[in-house]
Amino acid sequence: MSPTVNPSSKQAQEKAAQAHGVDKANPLPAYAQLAQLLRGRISSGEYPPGSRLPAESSLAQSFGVSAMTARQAVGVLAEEGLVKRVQGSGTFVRKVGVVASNFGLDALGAVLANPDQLTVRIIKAQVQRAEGEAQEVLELPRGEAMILVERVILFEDKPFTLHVSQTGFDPASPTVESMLDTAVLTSLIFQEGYSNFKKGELRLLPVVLGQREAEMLELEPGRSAFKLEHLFYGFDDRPAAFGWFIVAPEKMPLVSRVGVWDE
Amino acid sequence: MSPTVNPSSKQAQEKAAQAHGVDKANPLPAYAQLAQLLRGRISSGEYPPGSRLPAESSLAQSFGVSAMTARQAVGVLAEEGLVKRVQGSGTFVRKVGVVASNFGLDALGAVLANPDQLTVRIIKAQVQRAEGEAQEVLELPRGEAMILVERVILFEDKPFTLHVSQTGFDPASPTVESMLDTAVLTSLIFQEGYSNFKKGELRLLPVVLGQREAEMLELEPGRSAFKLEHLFYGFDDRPAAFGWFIVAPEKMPLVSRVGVWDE
DNA sequence: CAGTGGTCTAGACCACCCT
DNA sequence: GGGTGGTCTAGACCACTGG
Repeated sequence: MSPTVNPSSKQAQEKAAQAHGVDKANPLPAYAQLAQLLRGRISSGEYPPGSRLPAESSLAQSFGVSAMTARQAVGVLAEEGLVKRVQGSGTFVRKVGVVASNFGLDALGAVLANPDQLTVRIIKAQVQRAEGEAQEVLELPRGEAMILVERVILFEDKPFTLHVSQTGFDPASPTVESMLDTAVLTSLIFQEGYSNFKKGELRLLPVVLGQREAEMLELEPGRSAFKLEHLFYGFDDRPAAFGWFIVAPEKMPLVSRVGVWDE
Repeated sequence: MSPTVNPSSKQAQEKAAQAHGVDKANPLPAYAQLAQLLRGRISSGEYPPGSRLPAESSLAQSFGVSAMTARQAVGVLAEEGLVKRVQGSGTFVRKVGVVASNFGLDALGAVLANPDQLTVRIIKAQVQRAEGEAQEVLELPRGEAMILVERVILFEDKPFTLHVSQTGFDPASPTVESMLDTAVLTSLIFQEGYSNFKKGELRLLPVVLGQREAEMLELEPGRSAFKLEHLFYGFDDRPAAFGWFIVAPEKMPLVSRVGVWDE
């Protein structure tokens, strides 16, 4: 007898499912269990790279779940880039490929997630005439007033990144004062609070540290670092803020894993 | 007009919703239509950053689709990082955030997708004793034989990237000969064909070009470039191939968009 | 407690691919 | 034509959140 006295209505065909691996008593959702099981078969070579997975309907029947659940399980692997769905043909195991990888800025976020250990040192905050790259990308008339702010963000009292930002000087816009606010920085990094921006574009570049930058970050001039450019647009779809972060690669490791990493 | 006797407090919204509702004659799937519609409301400020979206069940009713379809639509926006689901609470519009972004190597893939216009120039291919970083990450005994291959990949007859790779010298392994094969390179980049590797780890770094590297790539020494390190593991879970690509940032732009980019 | 997202079922029809 | 993934429905129960 089953010790479970759950008055739930349907538990008819659970036995077949349990025999094949999906355990409904397991708190892990069925689709995740099935995904892990498939991952194991790929990892072990049972489903070698390039081979076709059983059809979703077949998986559903084999493991005693509905087609939607099986589909969801395959969807997990597809999102991981482990398999590739081809309509009308099947789902195929991918090989390890470099282009499958994505580099995220989680490391940056992880550090900045501790506002207690962050200090912001304003290096420069001034109004100046628009010129050069900033004037161009912000679509400002040449010579128009523009705000420039340079800050060094310290993490645990050690320089972490140098942030340079430039915005047009429009007294009617809340951007002006907010650019001087340190809070806007962390809220820019995360997706919290309220935003003056509708969208943004980021560009990652390698740079060689100049004398001045190196000093502010307490690094050796001439060595390489990441430059993370950002251009944000307001809700009127006009460019509103342009700038960049300079970060040493040790502070912001960009790693990516591809293929089967079971553990 | 049919008399609506629904005593709901959101009548106005619902009518507007059905007016711009989901068109089943449209070849675009219903979930995509709904996602686009929600995207527009976020973009226009109707659902400002930080606000809560209508419940999925409410969306389903308003637009005359099933709950699963509405859920799928919200899922699209969630995957785009535009909204954030919070169980038991609701789905909230995110603000534009830097950490939401991911940098992909699509540009690299796009170039290498044309094998006709690719030439591979072998610079160096030799057996040498394992030492230094390669000996370490490949977990080889010090002094063990190791294969080193250096190639310059040319795209449209102009240097595109320098690739250095190192593998242990195991005559029983197919890796030995395949490392000298140019085909393995493109198959390593994409997820095509068969793979000797189970998984891989990639690391993106900024570097300063040395004299020799710069010459091979026909660039100025001392300028910055990307270094894409890779470490691949065989199906026995042991590190099998270590190396890196050197690419100029112009050849491999790493851009990322966050927020609402309707167009 | 009521409302929300998270999961799941057992069907269904379609567009597409391959033989 | 038969199999595959892609989409969709109309329900259901659960875990979690908040007042």
